[in-house]
Amino acid sequence: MPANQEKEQPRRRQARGERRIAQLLEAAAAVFTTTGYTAASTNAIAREAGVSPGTLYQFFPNKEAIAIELGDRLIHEMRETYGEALAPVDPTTPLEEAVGSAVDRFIAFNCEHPVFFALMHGPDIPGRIAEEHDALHATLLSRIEGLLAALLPDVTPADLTRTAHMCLGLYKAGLELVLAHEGAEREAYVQELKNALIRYLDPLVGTRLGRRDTLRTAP
Amino acid sequence: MPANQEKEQPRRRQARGERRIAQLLEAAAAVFTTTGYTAASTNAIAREAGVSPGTLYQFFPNKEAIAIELGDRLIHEMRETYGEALAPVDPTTPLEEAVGSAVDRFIAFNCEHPVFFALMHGPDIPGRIAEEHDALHATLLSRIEGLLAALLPDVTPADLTRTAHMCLGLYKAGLELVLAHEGAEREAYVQELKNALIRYLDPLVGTRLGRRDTLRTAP
DNA sequence: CCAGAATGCGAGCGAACACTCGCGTTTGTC
DNA sequence: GACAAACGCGAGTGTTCGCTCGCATTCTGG
Repeated sequence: MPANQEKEQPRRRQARGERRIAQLLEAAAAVFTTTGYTAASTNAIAREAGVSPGTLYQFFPNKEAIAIELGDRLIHEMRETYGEALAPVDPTTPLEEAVGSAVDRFIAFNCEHPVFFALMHGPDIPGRIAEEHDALHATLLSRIEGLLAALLPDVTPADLTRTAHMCLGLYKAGLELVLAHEGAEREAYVQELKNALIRYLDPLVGTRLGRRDTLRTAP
Repeated sequence: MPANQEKEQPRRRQARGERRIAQLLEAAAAVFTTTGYTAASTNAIAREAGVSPGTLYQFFPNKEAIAIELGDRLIHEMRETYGEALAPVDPTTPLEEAVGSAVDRFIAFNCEHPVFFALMHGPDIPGRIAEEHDALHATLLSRIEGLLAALLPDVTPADLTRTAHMCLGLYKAGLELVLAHEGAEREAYVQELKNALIRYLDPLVGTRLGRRDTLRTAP
């Protein structure tokens, strides 16, 4: 016989419940963004949402589940909205354009969902979120690697992997600076991030036709 | 009359006490490195040092004081050993050399004291450490800015500040990757970090004599 | 309209943790 | 050797926080 029913049959939710869940996740996002995951107390999240602790636990079995659900939704939305940001690129596309559009998309997402950065880069995140982050990280790396492979045909795989890691790391550093500023200054940092990535990669694609001297203005 | 004695007259310590303090700080460094500041329990630190919680509190008034003392010693050693790493540079020095030696020094320090990274970049650090980190950060930024000012005479102050922030951010990103690898792969990441910084800065100093085409190998 | 399920509450439980206290041991000083 | 101070211990204290429980209220299907 079947040892057990579903591990958890999806509880029948009323519309009210769905609203509460959304409300709680929004509150959790706010609290996580300002205080980080571990420092955020479930009571604080419930208070932020204007409900009692008991109500919170009506919808989430524990604190980790809140972060997981939030992370799931964010990653889902990210994949859906920006999944193609790193799609294989026509090798004739200028490097500036490829880097610029990818950076713009990811920066836009992170600016719209600041909790994403807090959840993914906090040192105190629960195991499950870390797994998701690692999965996303790996996905991004392989995408970048594929993209670079098309641009840099004569580079060893190990160098390719390392370069991809560098690109992601440099992006992350730039993202932090971008999120720390606003308005015109933020835009300036976005541009600097693009510059850093382009200049880092440009010498590697130097053998391609028409790619010389893109960095220097003509004399 | 003097309102009070010294806020705290330095307690008379025996040699044994000094040894215990060093031992406790070493244990704290280990625990902070592996678990971060907030997740590290004072009992765990005491256990790691092989003493009782009461003994720990014989020498430190609270958990924060442990991190502060550790941070103080690290920053002191850093200033002493590597304070000149960013000293003003002869403008004729090749950019590669200036960047290379600065990166080498800071990387070496961080590899020798991995707890430094954990303490300074954790999101959960106590206020006092954050202040020290900010002070160090500001010092580094102004040093970098001064160094860049010598290399890039015709750049506005705002751009200079932004560029300095970018350099520090890029360094931090590279440091993380360097610390995440070992042996030959670590060395390769050090080189990539240098490349990224040099290539980022090189176009800005393009007008200087003899600084053209340092990035590309001759045809 | 009514039984049962879903929702909502908030006092309170248990564990973890920073920190203390009383007392015994070691060390420096005269 | 005696006295005081520094050292060392570990059970204990107060608090915070994740989470529960019993009960009241609101919704939904028949």
